[in-house]
Amino acid sequence: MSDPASPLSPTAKVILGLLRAEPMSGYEIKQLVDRSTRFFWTASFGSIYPELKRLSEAELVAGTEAADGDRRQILYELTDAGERSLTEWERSDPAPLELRDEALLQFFFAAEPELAAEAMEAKAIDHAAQHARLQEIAPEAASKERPTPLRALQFGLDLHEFCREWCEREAERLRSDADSVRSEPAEPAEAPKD
Amino acid sequence: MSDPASPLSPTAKVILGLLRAEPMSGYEIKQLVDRSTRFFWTASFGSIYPELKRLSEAELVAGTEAADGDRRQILYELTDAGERSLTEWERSDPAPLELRDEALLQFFFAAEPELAAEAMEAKAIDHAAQHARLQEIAPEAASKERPTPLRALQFGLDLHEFCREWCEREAERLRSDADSVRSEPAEPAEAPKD
DNA sequence: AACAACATGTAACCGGTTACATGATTGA
DNA sequence: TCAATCATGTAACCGGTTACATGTTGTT
Repeated sequence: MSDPASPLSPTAKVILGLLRAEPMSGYEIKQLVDRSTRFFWTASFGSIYPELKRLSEAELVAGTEAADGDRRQILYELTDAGERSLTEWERSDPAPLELRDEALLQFFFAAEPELAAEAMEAKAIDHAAQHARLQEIAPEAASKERPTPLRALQFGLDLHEFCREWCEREAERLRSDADSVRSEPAEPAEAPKD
Repeated sequence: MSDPASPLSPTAKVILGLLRAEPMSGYEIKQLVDRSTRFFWTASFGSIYPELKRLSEAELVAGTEAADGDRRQILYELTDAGERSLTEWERSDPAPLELRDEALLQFFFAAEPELAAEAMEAKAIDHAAQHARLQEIAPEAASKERPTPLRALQFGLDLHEFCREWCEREAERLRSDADSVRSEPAEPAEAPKD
């Protein structure tokens, strides 16, 4: 009902995408996001449950109470309209990549090489940590029938490795520059001015 | 006044950082953000002006109406408390890198190799475009006394080049896989089943 | 008995963008 | 004189997170 093609919210995109594979509850969606798209597309309970209700009202998904012997839960499945909406989004131009990189901002503003090196080292540690978390979920991605979840994960692994190496090289460069500055013009009394 | 060390908002971080170099108006801050930190740290007028007011009330910046022969504008400068607050943030652990990558989500969900390849191609185009925008602002970054703005820009250039190449390779792989599938088992009548 | 995990949902808050409103100045 | 740019600011909206509230089920 309502308006036929209001644009999908960020959370709607990941919900519909995951539901195409199989019906799921909100709780399962959250768990799956955390083990799959999390590193480039997050979603919290506080966004998933209300969005499921909206999608249900828009009839892009249909929820049925699964009151089997199991716990109470609502299993949502994609409707035909939901499938069409998902496909339409998939064929549309993607929004440009967005970054929010606090370590890089600290680096940008660093007043001394020492601080710049520290920012790069902190950033390298973050990339290493994110790489490790991706490694953990690799087995699950590899078990899927479709290849793209694993390839997306591989992109993440390669990306974080690239970033980690860049930052480590930069930190080393800054450290060695600082060393040579410290040892060369020891007495700046009559040091050459360039 | 108020509480002595409430954490800085994202917009506050970039404002204080930029003001350390020289006093500026909100308008100039916005322009400078667009020509420097934009690719990893955005800020809009709607966030800058209110934040300047808050920072002013917290006495981390001090604004003076510059009513010279010029246009009316408010020049903000960093106070000592602002400088301390900025330095404290710079030495703190950075928040992890955050990504929101719609093209990768489309790729992740792609039902066919054709769609996956299209997603990678769209992503490659985005990275090329962002790379080109960074190239444009390179001269300004190179003119700064401190080296880190140019190095941060170089990180951006290298990052987008890495991503563009990754996506192009992936798209080519998907296209050539599709070709071999199309030409090999032409008549699937008695084709070998694995 | 108590705790972890399952499961749904809401409320308060945060912090951003876009669009709007206003008006001065500069240059074509 | 008309448009672009300079310059500040607000309001409406969007969409997220965190914390809270509630209750069940399975495990130790």
